[in-house]
Parts: sequence; C-alpha cells; structure tokens
Amino acid sequence: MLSFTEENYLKAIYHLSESGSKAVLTNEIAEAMSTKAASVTDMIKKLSTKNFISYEKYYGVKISRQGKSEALMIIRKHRLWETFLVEKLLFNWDEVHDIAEQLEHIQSPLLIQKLDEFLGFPKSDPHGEPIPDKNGKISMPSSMPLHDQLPGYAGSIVSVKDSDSNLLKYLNRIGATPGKKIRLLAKEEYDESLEIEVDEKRLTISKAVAQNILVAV
Amino acid sequence: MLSFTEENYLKAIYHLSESGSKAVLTNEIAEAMSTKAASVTDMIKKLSTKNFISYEKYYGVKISRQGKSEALMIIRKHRLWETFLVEKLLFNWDEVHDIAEQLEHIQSPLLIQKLDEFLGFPKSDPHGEPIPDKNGKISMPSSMPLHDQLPGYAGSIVSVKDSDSNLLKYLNRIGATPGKKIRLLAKEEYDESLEIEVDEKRLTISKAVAQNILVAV
DNA sequence: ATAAAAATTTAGACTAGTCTAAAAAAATAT
DNA sequence: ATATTTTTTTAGACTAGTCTAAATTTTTAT
Ligand SMILES: [Mn+2]
Ligand SMILES: [Mn+2]
Ligand SMILES: [Mn+2]
Ligand SMILES: [Mn+2]
Repeated sequence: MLSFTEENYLKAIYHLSESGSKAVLTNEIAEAMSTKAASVTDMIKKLSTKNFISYEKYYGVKISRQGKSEALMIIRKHRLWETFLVEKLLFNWDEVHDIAEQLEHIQSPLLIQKLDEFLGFPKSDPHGEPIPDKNGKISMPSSMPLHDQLPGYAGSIVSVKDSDSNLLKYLNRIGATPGKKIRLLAKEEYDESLEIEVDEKRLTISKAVAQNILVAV
Repeated sequence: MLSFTEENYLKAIYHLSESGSKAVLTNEIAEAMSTKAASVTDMIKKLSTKNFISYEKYYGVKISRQGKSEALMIIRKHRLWETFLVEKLLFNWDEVHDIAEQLEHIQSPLLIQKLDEFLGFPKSDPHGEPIPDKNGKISMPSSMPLHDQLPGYAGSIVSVKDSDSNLLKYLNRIGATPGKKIRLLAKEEYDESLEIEVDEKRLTISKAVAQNILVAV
C-alpha cells in the first residue's frame, strides 16, 4: 500500500517517463513535484526499495512494470473522477483537476469499478485525455502539440493540458475543445504565435497556448 | 486547514460529546481512535491551541462552537458520500462506511454543494442518520435504542449503527431497516435478548443488536 | 587536461504523529 | 487519613516527509 506522497511521486515519474525515453532525472522530479532535489533522492530510494522504479546513483530513475501499472491506476482514477465531476455534477472543465488530485488517492477497487460503470465506461476524460482501462491498458491517441505542426495543417483537437484553470477557461472561450476541427493558417516568425481557424473562427494564439493543444496526426 | 488526523480526532470528540454532557476523557478518545492515551494528550493540546476544543489538564475536553461546526461539516460530507454510494453507485449499505471515511476528508465546498444537489438534498443517509445542512444544522430525530424500550413498544426504526458491516448485513437480512415498523413483544431476563416483530416477522434478537437499532419515541 | 559549473547525494535538523516507560495527579478503598 | 489503584501527562524515541548546507560526482568550458 502506497502513501499519498509515494503515489504522487510515482505519477510524476510516470508522466516524465512518457515524455522522453531516457532516465528521469532527480531535478526533473523535483521540479514536477515542487520540492527539493534532496527530498527526491530520499523518496526515489524508497520507491526503488519497493521495486516501483530502478535507480542508479547520479544517473536517474526508470519506472518498472509494477510502477507503471500502479501509476496508470492512479491516472485512471483521476480521469474517471474528472469525468464524473463534469458529466454528473456539472462542474466546468477548468474546475475539476484539483479535486481529482485528491480523489485519485481514495482506495477502493470496487468504487472505481462502480464509478466506471456509472459513467458508461468512458474512453477519455473531459480534456480528451485517455482513461486507462481496469487492466491498465491505455490507448495512446497519436497526437502532437499544435505548435509542432506546419502551416497548412488541418485536423482536430485530441486533448488539452488540464492542470491550468486559466488556460482551460481561455480554450473554452475560443471554442478550442477536444473533437473540434482546427486548421493552422500561418506561423509568425517573431514570437512563434499561430494564426488558426477553430470553431469556424479565425484567431491568433500564442506559442504557450499552442504547445498545450494536442491535435490528431 | 485541518489535517486528516486532526479531522478524525475532532469527529471522534464530537461524537463522544453527543453521548453524555460531561467533559470527554482522554481514555475515551484513545479508545474511540484506537490509539494510546499519550498520543491523545498531544493531539488535544494541538486542537486546543487551534480553539476547536477547550482542554483542562487531568479534567478532560469540551468541544467549542468552532469545533462542533467543523465536525458537523465532516459528518455532512461522510453521510452525503454514503448516500451517493448507495443511491447512485448501487453499493450495499454495509459496504459504504469505510469508503466514506476516506471521502469525508476531500476538501472542496463546491463539490459538497454540487453533490448535495445531485442527490436531491437528502435529509438522512442510508442508515437513517441525519445529514447536517450546509450551515451545520442537524435535525436530531428523537430516538432511543430499542434495547431501552419496554415490552409493548410499537414504533418504527429511525436509524442503525453504520460502522459494522456484519451488523448491517444481518439487519438487512431480517428486514430491520430505517422506516420499518417494529414492535417489542418481550424481554428475556437472562441475557436481555428481545422478542420482536419487524417486517411482519417475529424473531429474537440479542442485546448487542438491540442496542444498535434506534427507534422513534 | 584542468578548472569551473551544474547536478546529485549526504548530513543533520525540523514537524506531525505515534509509541513505551516513567512520573504525577486524581479517584477509590481501607 | 492513608494507601492503593486508575487515569493522565511527560519524557524520550521512532518513522515519514521535508528542508538547508555541505560534500561529492558529473558535465561543460577553456
Ligand atoms: Mn487532471
Ligand atoms: Mn484531465
Ligand atoms: Mn458511516
Ligand atoms: Mn451512515
């Protein structure tokens, strides 16, 4: 049984493992967890002893099968709860992440099974992020940040980063939500802002925004 | 902001305060929390500093207005979640208490407000226990343990103790659920077992069971 | 190849919560 | 009224998680 804190570290390590195939560095984890490197060193020793990660001094950390499976269960819970909050309790999509950060630690396999059923076995959460199934299988949609596309790109929005409430409010305002058709018209050299068409409107978005919109490729 | 542990102590102290108008003793709290008296002394000092209780050395503890209000919010959350689990997720009434013990600590006033609304502002939980409203107002139904009634008593079940899964399974089996009509036919001197009629069936129940069935008076 | 800079680990301290054992106070019995 | 028992508090230690500061290792720059 993992503690709250251990679960949060493991989740962070999982996410960092996904973006980049190399070992995860101590400072990256510290940054992600808003903590200090010294604290991370202590924790990765602990998680290593419990075989959720493999750890080589000064080199970094790799998540194990067991660790990945555990992390995916936490992510499953997080995304199911977010779906519940939006679909059933009628929260706005920008209000649910912080609450799900708490709810994801509730321990009860039966609860998650029944919640999944109550929601009709959703495949993705309100932000378009895929929900791992009960076996930890997650179908990674092939997507890339809009920012990395070339002018002329036409496709649809798969998902958006869900942890920044202000970003989500903004995206909702301009109609940039998962499933929407989107086109990249031009890229401004100077600040890498993009001219796009989304929700049948033309507008300009900043690089920072474009990096957090994942589109189908 | 209270910690998990502080919330659990406060809740225990509230419940102990309700049953009996005297100060709550260190050993009573230790018993209720399954911990040692020395640990309790530490914690009541802390809760006292934060003005949730008043504490006099060697004498005991009294809960403050602020402490009562805080405790009632936790109880409100606990009972709303239990109601959700039974009404919406179709849990059995004996499966929900332990999960609600976790869920009651989730911090989000908006979540509780929306949950309350989603459930149709229920007045009592699956075990018949009253749900405090958003202002912490709780309507204490006038009830007493069936065990304390005299033969000839006829009335209905108000609530049952909810923390023992085996008791709840048993009560469900014999049809002794909140709202049901119940009559006390006779009391056995030797072991204080009761002959009752409930759910249109006559049966004998032990003292231990009769103490945990609260009936209208 | 060596020096400087950056990243990581270790050492030691702190808080929250818990425990056991001992001391002190209160309650009870003679 | 005194002695015994019970309850409560204190003292000191332990774990989880965190921090700062110092030591060590690795990387980068000259
Ligand atoms: Mn989220
Ligand atoms: Mn999400
Ligand atoms: Mn309960
Ligand atoms: Mn209940």
